[in-house]
Amino acid sequence: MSSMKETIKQVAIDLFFQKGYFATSISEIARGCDIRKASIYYHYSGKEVLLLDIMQTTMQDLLSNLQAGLAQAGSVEASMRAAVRTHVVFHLRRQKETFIASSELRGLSPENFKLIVTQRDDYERIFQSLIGQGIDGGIFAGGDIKILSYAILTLCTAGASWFRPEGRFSVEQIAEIYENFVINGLKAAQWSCVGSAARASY
Amino acid sequence: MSSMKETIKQVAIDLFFQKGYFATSISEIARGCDIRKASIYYHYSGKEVLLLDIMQTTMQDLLSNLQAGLAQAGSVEASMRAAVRTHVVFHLRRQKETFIASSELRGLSPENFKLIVTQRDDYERIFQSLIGQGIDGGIFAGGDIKILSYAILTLCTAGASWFRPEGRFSVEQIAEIYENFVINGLKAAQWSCVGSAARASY
DNA sequence: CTGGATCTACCGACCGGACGGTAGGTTGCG
DNA sequence: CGCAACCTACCGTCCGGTCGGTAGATCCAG
Repeated sequence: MSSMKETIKQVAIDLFFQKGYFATSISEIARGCDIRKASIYYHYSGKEVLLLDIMQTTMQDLLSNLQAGLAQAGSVEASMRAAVRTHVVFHLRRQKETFIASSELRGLSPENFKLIVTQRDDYERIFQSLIGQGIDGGIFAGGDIKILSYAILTLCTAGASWFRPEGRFSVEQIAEIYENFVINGLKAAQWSCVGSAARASY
Repeated sequence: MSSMKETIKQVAIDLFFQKGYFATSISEIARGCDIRKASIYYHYSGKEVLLLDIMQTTMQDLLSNLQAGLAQAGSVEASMRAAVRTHVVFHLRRQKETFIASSELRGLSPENFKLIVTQRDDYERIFQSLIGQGIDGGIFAGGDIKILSYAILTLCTAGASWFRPEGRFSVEQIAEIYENFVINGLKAAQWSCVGSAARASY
């Protein structure tokens, strides 16, 4: 890939993160690259293709990052810990891209939307499988696997929405906090919600 | 408030939630209300004012909802449980508005942005105070109060991003799941991250 | 080693259309 | 009548995208 194409991508990431996809114009991106608007179209055939490129790279890297993190883990608990840790670290280290990938899906056409969502679903399924294994093995308390996976993933993903690299805590420290939080949540006993909600008086 | 003004607001909520603030045009909102575009400006002086109105109502209701929920609670733990429960229930019941309020802040001018963020900060401070009381009283394990509050609030807020009213679980059931998850997380012992992260080998 | 052909990376000028917003007229109800 | 609530018609601006063109590097046949 030419260096200008990468520059465009990086500038777009910065601007999409800062102002949002729809609020960012091609002219602005071009200005950030010190070229004219028309030249963008030499490298990218349109605005949405640029967004798609950012998202696809992010999702691919996210998945291979998780696979690499899981490769070394032995037990189910270790796998779950590794999964949460790599997820959080990736989301904080590549904060802008992951934020875009999770908040600008509406900028995609139905076909491209499906492309990204499919990758996201594959990723989620790995977590769901781990949760299921943990419950079956008696390591984790029971509960609805999908609800659990949504809670865990949105919790960790949302870290990228408030994290400031110059803040008091390092990426690794936050990852450790989240790792313990999730594991404790999974191990706790009160996860079953069958019947109890019906008894409660809201 | 005239009924048409409320109609406009409701249609705007639906569209902002569905397509996003910048991707929604005034004409579309007007079409949804069966009036012409110019008539919108009789009720709202501009697009941003409409967004601001939605956000302010949401934030005010969110706060009074929390205060009402806390009024009956006795102990710190009961307060924390009530806070999480009311927060989740509000976010699921008024999913569209809370989603807008937390994802479209970039659509506001600096002054209006500050207005909403101030209300959000006040709200967060209630949670931080409860966490602090719990830690001081030995009910919760230690940890950084702000990080904890961010984690808890983003976790519960994100529920509104995947919740489907027609899904398998009711609002109350999900609220109960989240309530227990948060309390268990706060009570668990491994929250301190001083030193341990430095020892870990990531 | 030279000179035409081709390719890369960019440019200025332009287009149709949609946007937020405005001016001023009309309607109909109390 | 008077005013609230709505309308039609229009404005300037900016958007994503296209077009024809070009400087300069590269290539390759004679």
